[in-house]
Amino acid sequence: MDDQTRMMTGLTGLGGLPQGDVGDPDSVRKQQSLGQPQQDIGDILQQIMAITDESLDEAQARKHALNCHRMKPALFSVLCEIKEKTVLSIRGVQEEDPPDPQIMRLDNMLLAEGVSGPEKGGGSAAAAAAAAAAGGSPTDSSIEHSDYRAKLAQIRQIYHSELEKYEQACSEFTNHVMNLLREQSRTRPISPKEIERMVAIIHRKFSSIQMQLKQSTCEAVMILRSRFLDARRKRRNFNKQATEVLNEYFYSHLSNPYPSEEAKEELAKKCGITVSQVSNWFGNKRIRYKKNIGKFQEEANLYAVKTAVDAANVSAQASQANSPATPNSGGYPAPCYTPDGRL
DNA sequence: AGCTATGATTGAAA
DNA sequence: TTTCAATCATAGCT
Repeated sequence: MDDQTRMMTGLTGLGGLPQGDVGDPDSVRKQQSLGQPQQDIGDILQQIMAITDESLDEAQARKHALNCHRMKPALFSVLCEIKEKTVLSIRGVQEEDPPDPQIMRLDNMLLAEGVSGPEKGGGSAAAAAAAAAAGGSPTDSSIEHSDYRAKLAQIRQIYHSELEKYEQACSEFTNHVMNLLREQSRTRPISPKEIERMVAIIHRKFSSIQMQLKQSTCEAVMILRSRFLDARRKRRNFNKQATEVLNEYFYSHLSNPYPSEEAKEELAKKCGITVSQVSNWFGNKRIRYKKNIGKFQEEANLYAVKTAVDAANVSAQASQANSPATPNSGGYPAPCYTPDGRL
């Protein structure tokens, strides 16, 4: 800088124009007519270089004077061009970064969990689905359901308010920087492209903050979800009446203990449990029965007698001869039992 | 505390 | 998708 200054001073042989002259068209015209464009540019450059050595007031005045100089636009655009070709071409490499896959993942998850996206719909749908999968007695699941939904709504609210804050801060900061750069672009070579680039840099910085927000929101949802899933583990045994209904169906359909979808729905309704719980129960029952028929024989006999008695009652009431209640043909082996219900 | 019963989950198979 | 088989984790009993 010192060398440059000295060099330019040497070239022009001038220490700078009097302030009043710089912006004065007349003096410029005078100089122009003298045929000293080289010296003119040298002057300006020299003044720019020397500006930092001046007092604040002087520098301000000089700045203003230079801004009004007729050579300014031309010089400015040349400097912009030079800058564009040197500094910016290096940075140009990381231009146009593709949407962060991490952010996309987080976005998708937040959307799926109903944190982002449509206001109530997604959230309650997700919670409902989770609750449906959870099962449990209707009261339990609805309690957990509303609990889950409330917590999720809380997370959603925090997330949105934080996101709003973030967006506000981002746009405020961007505006601030843009204004600053625009302001500065009057005195130093800043091209609109460079401003754009700066905005992109700011947005990238802010997007990392956004990612943190999204990440911690995801974590919160995951924790909530795992707690919710843990709660599902805290099972309750089905009540006696429900177990009875299920066992009755099972043992009276021992030859083919695979209730149809409709039958499952009906059983679910009767027992006050979900269809998937009915499916679970039958899945467990089939496998456990098959594994140890002996253990279940007593139970089987009990229900066989029970259904036989029921059937008898029904047929007596209808005064009609109905088909036997236990169609044990194929499927799972039926227990052997005597009419008195013993082996 | 230890044991069994039982509802739920998971991964493979059909 | 449904079912099977193994397994988990808790309930509930002794």
